[in-house]
Amino acid sequence: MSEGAGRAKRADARRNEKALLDAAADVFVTSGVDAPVRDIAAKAGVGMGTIYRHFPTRADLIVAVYRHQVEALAEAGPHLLATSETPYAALAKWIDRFVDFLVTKHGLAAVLQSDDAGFQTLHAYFLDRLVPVCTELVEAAAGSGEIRSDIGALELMRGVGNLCVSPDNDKRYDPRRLVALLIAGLKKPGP
Amino acid sequence: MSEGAGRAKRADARRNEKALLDAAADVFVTSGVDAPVRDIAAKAGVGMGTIYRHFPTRADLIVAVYRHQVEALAEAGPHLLATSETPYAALAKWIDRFVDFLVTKHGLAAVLQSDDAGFQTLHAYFLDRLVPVCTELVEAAAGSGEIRSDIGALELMRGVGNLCVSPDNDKRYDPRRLVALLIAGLKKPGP
DNA sequence: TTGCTAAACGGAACACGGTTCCGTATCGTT
DNA sequence: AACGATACGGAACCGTGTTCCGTTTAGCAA
Repeated sequence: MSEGAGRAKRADARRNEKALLDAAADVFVTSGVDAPVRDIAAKAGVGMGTIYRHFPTRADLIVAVYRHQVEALAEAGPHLLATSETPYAALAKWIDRFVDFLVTKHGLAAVLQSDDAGFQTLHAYFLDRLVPVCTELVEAAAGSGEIRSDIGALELMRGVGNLCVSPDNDKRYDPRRLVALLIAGLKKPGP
Repeated sequence: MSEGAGRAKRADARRNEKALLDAAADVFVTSGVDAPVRDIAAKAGVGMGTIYRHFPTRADLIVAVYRHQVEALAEAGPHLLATSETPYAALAKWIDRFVDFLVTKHGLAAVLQSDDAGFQTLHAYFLDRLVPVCTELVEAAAGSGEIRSDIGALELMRGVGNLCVSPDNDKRYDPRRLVALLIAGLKKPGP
């Protein structure tokens, strides 16, 4: 539903979009996802107008940069479910990968939880793509009786996302450990 | 170590400080703790210079506004420990109050996790005051064998704080439920 | 009361980052 | 070669935080 739709793009436009994507990816790792727009434009060697034309909001840019990885994460869900001991194990592993993704992206988790109007796109994409996957895992685990069934995938992912927001490399705060606690808390109260 | 220290303050200075505190408390509830500095100054009927003289950083202002409530929370710890069934129950109740405090303060949780330089004061105060209390509760619960002992009070509080960051009134995200999960996950793996 | 000085005040000016707008340059086609 | 559509660049604008300094005022002493 996207390729052959409108008019063909001009060559320079395509080139600039690529340049911006590369520059953004670069800047994101060094300065975080909330780096100044000017920096990205500068690194890509384009003007301010150009960046806004290609990516009207910062969220669009972020989505574009991380689309591949989100896609991979989404696809990992069913696979994990098929190859793991139990649905709960699959869920745990998937969440683990989710955490990996978030903690390696300086500031992504923080922006993911922002309710700022401009980030609707970001929420929409990340959640639309991942929540169904997570839902499948959660329901499977609930169905097998391993976990309580009063918690939604969205809520769970938001919680995990929140736990992943951490000041840069603070040794005393390990998101993984807390997420592990949360996931452990998911289990049905033992008999 | 603060009362009789320096020179006495002028009457107008005291008055303005009070006015600022009141104005800030007001503005915080309606516009959140990250409301524009100008708004607060305006509401208090003072100039920009005045607000910065009394509260060099936003954190100072926040701390001043919520000092009472933080104090109350700190004092609640020992009391809960003394009056609850078990240390774990005390811990759970205390965390509950902590959550209450955070969720009713529009944006406080978010700012509490910021690693921005200017918020060092805020971290310092909140954590210095509450971590020891929480530590007492955690250690008591660990000592009674109810919870695992590989998690620190700081980490726990940060996790809870993070979970309390939520977009305004989103029905689908309930910090309390997730915190409950986290606290449940704290319990020793059942036999 | 009056005069003096340190303390405190107010708000204009500056810094910075996001966003918009429009004159100009470029692409692709005829 | 010429022309229209498309895309570009970057100056200008806006909202916020922050600083600075000329002016005002409280408190005290003569």
